[in-house]
Amino acid sequence: MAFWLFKSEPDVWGWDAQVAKGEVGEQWDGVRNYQARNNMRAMKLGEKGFFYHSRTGLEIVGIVEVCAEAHPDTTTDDPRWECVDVKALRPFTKPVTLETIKADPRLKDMVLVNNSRLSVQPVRDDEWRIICALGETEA
DNA sequence: GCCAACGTTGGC
DNA sequence: GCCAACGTTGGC
Repeated sequence: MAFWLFKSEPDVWGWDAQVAKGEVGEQWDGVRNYQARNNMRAMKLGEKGFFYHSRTGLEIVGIVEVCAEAHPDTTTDDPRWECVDVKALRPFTKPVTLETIKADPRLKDMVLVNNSRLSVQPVRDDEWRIICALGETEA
């Protein structure tokens, strides 16, 4: 059971938009980066990921669950690009800011800190537990 | 809004 | 196959 992190600019696609899609969820489209795509290809049904607001917000606001494994991205005809579907699972009681993550030595290896440009990234089990605790939600 | 870091493209 | 040019991302 792997854990992930999805980044989105809230002005384009934010947590509220994700929640509005309910149980059906929505495809995580628009990814045009091989590393990010490969991460999505590796995702299994039911795996969980953090939902992070980039650019404005700079914080993890909730948890999403993969509700469909990788399939072609319908927003392009280019067969290279695939994406998964995710649905909102629960919000954090307290959003966890990038500042908090950077300040925590236990989280210094996070991709979020070291490769800020990767929009879909893996999260280690220990990182997952620490951030869930900081966000005051169950892991 | 700026710009550094990074990924991709395309000419050679 | 190299690498300069270009475009995009995202923190600040």
